[in-house]
Amino acid sequence: MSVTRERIMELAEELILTRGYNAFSYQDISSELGIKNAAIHYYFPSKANLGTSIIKNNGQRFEEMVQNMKIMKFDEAKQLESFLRIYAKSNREQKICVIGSLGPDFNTLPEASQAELKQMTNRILQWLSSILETGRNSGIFSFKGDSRNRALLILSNMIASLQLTRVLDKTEFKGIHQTLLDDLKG
Amino acid sequence: MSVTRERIMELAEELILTRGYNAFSYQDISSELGIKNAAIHYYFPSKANLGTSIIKNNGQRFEEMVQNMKIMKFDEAKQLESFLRIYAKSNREQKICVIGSLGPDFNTLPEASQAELKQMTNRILQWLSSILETGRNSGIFSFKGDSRNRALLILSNMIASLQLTRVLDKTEFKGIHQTLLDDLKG
DNA sequence: GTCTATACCTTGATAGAC
DNA sequence: GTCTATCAAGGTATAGAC
Repeated sequence: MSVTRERIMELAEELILTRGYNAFSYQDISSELGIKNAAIHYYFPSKANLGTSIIKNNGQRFEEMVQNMKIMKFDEAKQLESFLRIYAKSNREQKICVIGSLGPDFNTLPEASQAELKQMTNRILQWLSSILETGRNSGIFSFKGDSRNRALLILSNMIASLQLTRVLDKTEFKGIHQTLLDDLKG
Repeated sequence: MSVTRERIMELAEELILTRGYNAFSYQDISSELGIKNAAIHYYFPSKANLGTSIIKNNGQRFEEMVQNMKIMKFDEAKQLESFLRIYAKSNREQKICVIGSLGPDFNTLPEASQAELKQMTNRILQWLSSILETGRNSGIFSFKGDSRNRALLILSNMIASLQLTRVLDKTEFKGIHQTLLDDLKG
């Protein structure tokens, strides 16, 4: 995979997470790379293709993380912590997450991107539900209701707190994050 | 205030809540109204102005709701319920909320819109914190931690659950909503 | 006071040069 | 295989007609 291609993906992802899908253009990327906007079309024939590739890439990175945690034999608390750390990092970098950026724009996305985003979101929720369920059974977590709803609540909190700290103050994220963890202690 | 002006605001708000700020144009509105796009500029000289007006309008509707609940002497449980009902309605109409739509686009918004959105969000959080605090003191609610963080969690859940049900399924909203209320019962 | 004709710029994308 | 010249469509906004 060429270096140019990788840099395009990096930049495009950064633009999506800081300014949104409909606010960035091929020219934003090409001018940064010192090439013409049309050069991007060689690597990614359409914006739809570029967007979908970025979602796919994100999904893969999530799967890798899950695999790594399995190999390292992390318990459920540690797995959740690692997952939440992704969002803490995004917060420091003033980025929101892929779901939180593309979710609001969902109706304007090409079909392939919609499908990819749906799949990734479901995978994350499936994984999160499962560690919550297992963690509760082994006494690590304490919460009411079924684990799918709890996973939805936690994911919601992560998605929107990144968005809120953009409108409010970066430091508010920590309070949300901590309260959420305290709740799970029962 | 002219009828055309009101219809423009209605349509613009709907477009923002279904497609996002950077995905709608003056032409989307004008073609729906059967006039030329430039006619909108008579009522709203710039898109920045239109966007800011819509946020302002939303903030005013929130203040009116708060005032009404005061007059009706709603207790804290009823006030919270009314507030959450706004989001349930949005969910039925396949809309997200103003904060959830404009938050992700924050960095691309004109300064006046940013300021207005900040102010509105802070007002909502201030109000929500206060009814949570009062409600806990009078034994209606039960939760851990300080009320500001709890308000942030609840607002996060509402914002992101609307976005998530766009990616996932409309019915998932109800689970989130109910779990959140059950949690507050202690 | 209300709206149209029109300008000017940026967008995503194609065809073809090197 | 990699990139440039160029295009048609659509964006916001201004000047001025009714």
